[in-house]
This record gives sequence, C-alpha cells and structure tokens, in this order.
Amino acid sequence: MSYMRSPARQRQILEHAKRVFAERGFHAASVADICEAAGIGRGTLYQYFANKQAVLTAILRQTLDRVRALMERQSVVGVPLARPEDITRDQAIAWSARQLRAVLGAVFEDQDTLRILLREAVGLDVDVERLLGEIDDGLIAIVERGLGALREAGLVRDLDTRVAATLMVGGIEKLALAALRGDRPVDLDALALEVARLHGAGSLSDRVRTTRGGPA
Amino acid sequence: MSYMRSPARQRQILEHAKRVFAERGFHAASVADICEAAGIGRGTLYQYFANKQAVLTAILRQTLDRVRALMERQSVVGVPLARPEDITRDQAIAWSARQLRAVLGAVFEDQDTLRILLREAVGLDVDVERLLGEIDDGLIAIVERGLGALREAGLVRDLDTRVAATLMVGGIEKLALAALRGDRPVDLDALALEVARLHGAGSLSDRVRTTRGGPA
Amino acid sequence: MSYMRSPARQRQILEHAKRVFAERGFHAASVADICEAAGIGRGTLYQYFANKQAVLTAILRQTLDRVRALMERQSVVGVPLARPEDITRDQAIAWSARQLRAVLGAVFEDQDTLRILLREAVGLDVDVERLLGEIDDGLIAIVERGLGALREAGLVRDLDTRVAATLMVGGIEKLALAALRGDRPVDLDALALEVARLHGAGSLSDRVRTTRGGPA
Amino acid sequence: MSYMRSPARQRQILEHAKRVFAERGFHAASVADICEAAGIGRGTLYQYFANKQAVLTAILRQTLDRVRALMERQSVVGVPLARPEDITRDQAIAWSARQLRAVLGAVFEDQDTLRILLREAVGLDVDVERLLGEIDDGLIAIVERGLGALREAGLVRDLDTRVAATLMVGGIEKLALAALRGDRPVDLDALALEVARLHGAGSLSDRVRTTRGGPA
DNA sequence: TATGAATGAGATTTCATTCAT
DNA sequence: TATGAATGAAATCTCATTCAT
Repeated sequence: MSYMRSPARQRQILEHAKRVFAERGFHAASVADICEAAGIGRGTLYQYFANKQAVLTAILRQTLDRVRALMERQSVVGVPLARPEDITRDQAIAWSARQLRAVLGAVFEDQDTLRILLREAVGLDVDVERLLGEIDDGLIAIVERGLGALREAGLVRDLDTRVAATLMVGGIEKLALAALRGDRPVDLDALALEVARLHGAGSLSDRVRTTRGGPA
Repeated sequence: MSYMRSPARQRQILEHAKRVFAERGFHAASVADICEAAGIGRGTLYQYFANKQAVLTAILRQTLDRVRALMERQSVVGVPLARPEDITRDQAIAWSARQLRAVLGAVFEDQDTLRILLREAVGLDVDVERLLGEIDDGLIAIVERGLGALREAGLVRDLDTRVAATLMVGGIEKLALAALRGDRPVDLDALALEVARLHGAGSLSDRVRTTRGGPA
Repeated sequence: MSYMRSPARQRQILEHAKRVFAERGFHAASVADICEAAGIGRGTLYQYFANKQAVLTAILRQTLDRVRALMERQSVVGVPLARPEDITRDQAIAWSARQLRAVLGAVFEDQDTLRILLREAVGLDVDVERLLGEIDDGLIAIVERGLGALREAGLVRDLDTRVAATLMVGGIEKLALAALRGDRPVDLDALALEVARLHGAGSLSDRVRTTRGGPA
Repeated sequence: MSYMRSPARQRQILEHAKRVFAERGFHAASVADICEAAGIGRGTLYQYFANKQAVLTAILRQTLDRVRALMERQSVVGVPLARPEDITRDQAIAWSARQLRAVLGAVFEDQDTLRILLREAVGLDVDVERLLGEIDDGLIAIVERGLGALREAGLVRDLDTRVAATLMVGGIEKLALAALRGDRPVDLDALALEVARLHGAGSLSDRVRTTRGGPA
C-alpha cells in the first residue's frame, strides 16, 4: 500500500488508464487491467471515479480542456499584418501550418490520446459522443477562426470557413489514423505542413484557366 | 419458422443486423436484438454466422466488395481529354466532384452503412480494423487514381497523390460525421462538390503572389 | 442440461429458493446458492426472475395469493346460527379455533414459508415490506371478519375487532417464532386452540366481579 | 478530530448508529453512514467496536440490560392485595395495563429501538437472533411473572402463564408494528390498556354460557 | 433446419475492514 | 487516538454461445 494525495493519485490512474485504453480499447480493457497497470487495488479506482466510463470521460475532458484553453490563447494570436500583395503563398502556407501544428499539439498531446480520440472512444455512448463532438467542434472552431482571420486579411478567398475547417481537420485525422494503422509514430509537423499546402494552394495546375477565356 | 434458402436468409439477417448495428452500435446491440429484428430464433443466426462479430465482418465485407468493384470499373472511366488550357477550373472541379460522388455512392450506400463505417465499427478489434483499413485504402486508391489521371493530363500539379487523396477522403468523412451527429441526413452530392472545389482551387486568395517577386 | 417447460422450471426455482432463503436468510443466501440447490446454471435463474429480490417477492406473492384466496372462500363460511344462550363458551372457542387454524394453514403452508415471513423477509426494503404488510393485513382482515360475524351473532361483545384481530395474529406469530427459535416444528393446531381459548375467555378469574358492587 | 474519553465516545457512536439503523436498516446502512452521522472518521469506529455487527449487538445488549434491570426491580413490585371479590374487572385490568406499560417503556425506550427490535434486526444471524430471543424471553418472563402473581392472588384463572404472556407480547408488538408501518408514532399507553383489557376480559359476550346448562 | 432454454465465463461494482500516517 | 486512503473478497448480473428438442 502506498498513500498518495488525492489529486496525484487521480492523475496517476488517468495516466495508466489512458495507456490501457489506447492499447486495448475501451471495451476490451477491463477495470482490473487498469488497476493492475496502475499498481492499485480494484476498489481504489472507484474512490476516484464513479465507474469505468467516468475514467474515459475524464481523459476526454482533459483533452477538451486543452482545446478550450487553446481557443482562449488563440484569440490573441496575431495574423500576418502585411498586405496580401507582400506575402507569398509559401509564407501564408507556413503561417497556416504553424497554426495547425499548434492545434494538433494541443489535442493529440501524445499517441495514446490520439488513439483514444480517433479509435477507441468512437461509437461508445451518447455522453462520450458528446464529448468527442465538443472536442471536434473546438478543433474546427480554432482552425475556422484562423481561416477567418486570413480571409479578413485578404489572404484567403471568400469561402465557407466552417466547411473548409471541417475538411482540414478531417483530413488531418485520416492521415493520422493511416499512420496509426501502420503502427508508425505520427509526425505532426509533416502532417500540418502537408495539409496547409494542399488546402492553401489547391491541387489544380496553374495552367488550368481560372475563368473561361483567359489563362490563369 | 419460415424456411428460406440459405443465401437469401443470410442476406435477410445482414440487412436487419445492419440496421440494428447502425442504431445501437456493435456493443450495445445484442444478438437477441438482431434476431428479433430479423424475426428468427437466436440459434438460427449461428447457422449462418460463426459469431456476432462475423455478422459485422460480413457487412463490412459487402462494402469492401463494392469498393473493389468500383476500382475495377473505374479503370475504364475516362479523363477529360482536352488540353489543360482548354478547360476551366470549374470544369475540372465538376469532373472531380462527379468522380468523388461515385466513390461516395459506392461506399456509403445507405445511412446505416455510413454510420457503421464511421462510428460503430471503429476500434473494435484487429480483424474489423483490417477490414476498415482495406475499405479506406480502396477509397483512397480510387480517388488517388483519379488525381493521378488528372495529373497526367496536366490538370493537377505535381503533388503526393496518396496524401492528397487521404486528405480528401478524411475531410469528406468528417463532414459526413458532423452531419450524422446533427442527425441530419447526409447530402452526398453537396459534399462531393464542396470538397472538390476546396481541394481543387485551394483556399488562398488570387491576390496572394504565387512566387516571391511576381504577381499571381 | 435438462429442458423444462417455463412454468415448471419457475416453480422449481421458487421451491428451492424458498428452502435456501429459509435456511440462510435473504442476504446470506447468494444467487449461486439457490442455483446450486436447484441444480441449474446461474444464468438460468435470470431467465425467470429479474433479480434476486424478485425471487423473494414471488415467494411472498404466492403467500399473499393464498391469503387473498382464503378471503374469498371465507366470505361464504357460516357462523354458528344458534342463539348465544344455546352455545357454550367451549363451543364458541372451538369454532374460533377452527377458523384460526384455517388461516394459519393458508399462510404458513410450510415451515419454510413461516421462517421467511417471520424472520428472513423482515426489514428488507419497501417493496418487500409492502408485501409483508399486505399479507398481514389480509390475515388480520380474515380474523377480523370472523370476529365481526361472531359479534353480529351476539357471541362476542362489543369491541374493536381490528385491534383484537391484530392482537391475535401477533400473538400467534410470536408463539410460532418462539417455536422456530427452539427449532421445534410448529404445531399449528395446538397454537390455534390456545389462542382462541385465551382470547375468547380472557384471563381473569370468574371470581373477579364484572362490575363494581355485584358478584361476577 | 475531537478527543473524547472512551466510554462517552462509545455511547455517542451507539446513539447515532441506533438512529441510522432505524432509518435505513442494518444492511442498507453502511459503516460510512454511521461514522458520518457521528461525525467521526471511518477508522475510529473500529477503535470501539470489532465490526459493524458488534455495533448492532451493543445496541441490543443495552436493551437487554434494561429488560434484565426491570426484572430485578419487578420482583419487589407488589400485587393488589385485596381479595378477588373486592376487586373489579376494571381495576384488575388497570393494574395489568400499568404493568405492561412499564415493560413496554423499558424495551421500546424510543421509536428507534422499537424499529430496530421489530424490523431491522430480525433474521440477521445467530448471534443477533440469540440476543433478540433473550430480550423476548425477558419481556415474556416479566409479563408471565405478573400473570403468575395475579393468579396466586386469585385474580387470574388457572392457565399456562408462559403461553399467555407470549401471546400478549406478540400481540403488542404486532400492534406496534402496524403503527410503524403507517408511520404513526406509537402510543404505548393506549397499546397497553387495549391489550390488558382484551386479554383480561376476553372477547366472548357475557351472554355466552360459561358451561353447558347454566347462565354465565 | 429452426428454435429458445440453458449455460457460465467474466465483467463491474460495493463496502466492511485494515493500516500507514 | 484519529483518520481516511487503500484494499480485495465476494456479490450480482449480462449475454454470446451451445445444444436438446
């Protein structure tokens, strides 16, 4: 037996539970697994969490908190101030990538969280789904706000920022998922840059005429 | 109760199971639920499927088959033959959207399949994951091939088609998921067009200089 | 494994559960104990009863049904029709004892039921308490009605029949309980006669004057 | 938290435990409930009692002690000394009621004790049962002794005093229980009088002939 | 072939009790 | 002495799967 202050023990349990959930998935992971991993008795977990799902919920809430915190901070983050004409595509894309990178870092703090968010917590129940939805909403809102700022600065054309942001976040997650499937660690920097470039510049060749009748 | 030739009954069970899985999720749905929905005894299901998971697997395999079939057909689908200079952005985007739409139709045949693929089957176990992975791979491969063809035709610039395709598919799914969360039916046509436009044209304003030193 | 028609199996489980509850008490008896006694798997019990308490409830309801049935039958049972002056105390007491005996037989069908009603089911929870209360009420109502009939016939003096009946039932149960404590089987015939005699004739000596000033 | 001399604290715990047991019942009441009510830590209870049941046992023992004490005192309590012929029924009944009242007061000191004795402690385990049995025996013995004295004085006819006493105590308890079920507070004075009257005078009408052939 | 009664492994959860502080 | 964090035995209950009919 080892005595521990309440908050520390709670954190300890969460840390181990995160790993176990990521490895085995929510259903396959038993409370016994978590407790064994944490080196505590089975009853101890129930002093800190009402039930198994509450543990998962707490993990997700941590992530949601990080997202919310980022939303606060982001509001003060500046946007390139130069006139559009003085900024190159690459510069705009780099700025966008840096922003995306910050978002990704906040959410997918570690590979375990990544796995849980994208795989193990999906389709569980309404409470969990609501949390996942809120996290997604937060993520998308941050990206959307970034796009909005760029649009205001004239760097981004007139488009539905909500849809565009959703598209970016979804794309990122799919790339991350593909990486997880291959059991490769996920390189968030590369991911962010890739996405920023594709979404920024588009995929069409410059040779394609923007409008009927004239060259691009 | 009612006698039915084997393959027909199997299909019947799958149809009902699909609905039940979509409504309740894999874990929450019990074998009893499925059998009741299909109007058969509990033991009967086991005449056609080894176990509960095999039912899900069969559903996913159906989808995978549709994807594979699409890959076959797609190989003969033509690409705009005109020179890039003779094609407008909008035309290219429309063509891309049509292609995406075909892909979406094949996979997300109905809302139930959509729900199962995106939510209820995620994170279950290695077998299921492998299937989901193969479906994703198929989808991405189709989109990628489309991009490749466009690139060959000079309509799309030089880019990592695999990554771009993954990004598109992921984005689409996220949009679909968002719609599912809101319990709205998903409009695949609108989705396809939106994605094609954003990915084709990019989000940057035309005023942003393509390269340092010269106007766009 | 042995297959059995639903109602038969239900009865079988109840029979064994009754014995186990009587022997060990509700809390000390585990579902496993009951199932082992009945020679069935643990899950089987839950096909017939929602939970452990429902088993007890069913046992009590059986008893309540017997009491209710007795109430129906009793309504047609006759009362000695002779004028009070033509009936001896002993005759009235004997009639009363026969009536009590019928009541006791209905409720305390067997020693197990007796034990459960008086000891193992007391103080469990509101549902169970309500049932016990209803059984008690039924018992008392029957005895009360008997007293009422005797009073109408002029054989019993004017008194609060409800209180008197409660007193009789309580007294009987205490005697039965005392017998149970001594692990003696309970002789319901002797009990009934004893109670009828004491309650009928009272305990005071005939030498005590009925009213101040005159001889008894 | 607060330091207290051992016996005082023990009494304090018992007082709160009594209330908690009466309210929730022995099983439903947790050690945590008791400790919270008593305003002490969970471990502290175990400094004074070996385990949860020992707390209940102590409560019952207190009651048993009161019963035993009453038995001592009662031995010197006098019986009406006048000749039977000089005493009216009502006087004898009043004396009997006073005696019963004293007994009831001793045992059912308060509503909590009443509840515990009649409901929450029944059917728990052999130790507790033995105590309940001893309390009952004590109660019955006191009443029995009273009856014996009255019989010696010629006020009560020749009867099995043990059975008669058991009957009275049982009847009283059932009346009390009925009152508890209705959540009415129990009026011990009324109870005692009712029982003394019914048991003293009997329920048969005076018009019923005591013996065949002659008037009562 | 179809059925659904029977099964039991295994999961979650409670709570009286212990013991480090 | 007082505390309350830690414990783990043991209980209930679920449900996918089997198999007698």
